Amino acid sequence: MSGRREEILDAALAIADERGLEAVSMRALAERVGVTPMALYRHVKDKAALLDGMVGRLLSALLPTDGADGGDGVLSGEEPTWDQRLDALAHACRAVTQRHPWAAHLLFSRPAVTPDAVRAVDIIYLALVEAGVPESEVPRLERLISTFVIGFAASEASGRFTPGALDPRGRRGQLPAGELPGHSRVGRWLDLPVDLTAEFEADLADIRRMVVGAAARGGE
Amino acid sequence: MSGRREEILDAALAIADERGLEAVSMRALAERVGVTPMALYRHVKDKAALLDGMVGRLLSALLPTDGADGGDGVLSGEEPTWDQRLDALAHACRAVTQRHPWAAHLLFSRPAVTPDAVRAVDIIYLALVEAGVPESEVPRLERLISTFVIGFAASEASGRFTPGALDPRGRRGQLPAGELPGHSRVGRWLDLPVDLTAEFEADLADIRRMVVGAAARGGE
DNA sequence: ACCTGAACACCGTTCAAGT
DNA sequence: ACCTGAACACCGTTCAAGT
Repeated sequence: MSGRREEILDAALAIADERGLEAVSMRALAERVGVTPMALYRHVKDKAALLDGMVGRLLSALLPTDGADGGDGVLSGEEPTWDQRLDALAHACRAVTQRHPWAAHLLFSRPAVTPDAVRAVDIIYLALVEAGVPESEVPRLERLISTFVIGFAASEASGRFTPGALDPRGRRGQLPAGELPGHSRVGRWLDLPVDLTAEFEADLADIRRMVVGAAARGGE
Repeated sequence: MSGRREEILDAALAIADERGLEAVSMRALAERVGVTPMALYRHVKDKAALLDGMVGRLLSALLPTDGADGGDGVLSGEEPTWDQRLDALAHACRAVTQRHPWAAHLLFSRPAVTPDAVRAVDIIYLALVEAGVPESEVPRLERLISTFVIGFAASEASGRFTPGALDPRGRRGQLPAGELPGHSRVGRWLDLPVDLTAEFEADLADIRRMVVGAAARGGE
């Protein structure tokens, strides 16, 4: 209802995609929608509410569509297992922040209280219960997993994982090797380009093992 | 050298601590320092560079001070083990963002290329090597661990972990229970207040187990 | 070297007024 | 209901000028 609001939010998304989040001003948005800046306040309480609305719109794209494949290509001939559903959600999250890098930060700052965000949490709860995690541990593990997944997405989107993009020799150029024994030990592995898709997969595998471990330990 | 720059950065930290990050403007900072806004540009290239300088200043507080206890109270009678050093760094990171909630976000956005940031990464590298993690896996696990720790800190600082602060019934009030089978299953555990200190400890224990597992699996 | 004053091109938001 | 115009109190930054 009131498609006007969605129209405004989508215009804001478009500006952010094209020119970055800081280009999203009430004035620029108003111009794009073809209206005076003040008219926006009919449909959006605040600039903060505008940002909330923008992430809300993205989150709805993150959820598995009803009766479809869960978001990562596992067709629904058979029911996906708990780890497939977890993976699907994680990949959907990363896909969103790859398409909209500016959004990664907002996922951390804006509390996840929209209905779609709650639904995403619910999917993780169910997956963990099905994995055999004791119910008392489920909320903690949900927070751990979502924190890591959103953190990975935000790190990738902000370039935190690839500081070498600016300077090929990367980080350790600035300090004498003697002060960095860890870097010396790891040595050549630091010079390889990082395949973040493979790394994300390996991370999710580690998290899967962690969930299985928590289930195996049971109550204690 | 040029203590003037540090003086300016510290004034910026003070403003952020007192009135939030968005109160840190070149004009407000100039006034606090007792100078015209333009004078700041002698000591700081940009507003972006100012923010970088602010996190840089915080990061130096995060590192174990030379010859001291590693940051979390383990006295240096005996050398701390790898997991104690990891824990110390994690707790130091959380302590920083608890003292300076506005900083959590910057830790994600500003690439960690300052000497102090590199030193922190080096500590993690060394700890992982000592834990027996294969060297090819060390950089990935460092990124996984730092992503989680910074993510936890940022989530806590931004209130992502406590949406119930606004509405005691929290998140699921908005949706019919039938649509949230996961929440129903977990049930009463959702109504308890969250002890984030205990949760952080439990999370670090899980991460420790993950590191041990990676070491045990070895090359493959 | 270090600082200033004036100016430019922006912001979010309030408020009274229009239809 | 929905939109407008003018205004307020801000921004970051450039540029020429001062000492």
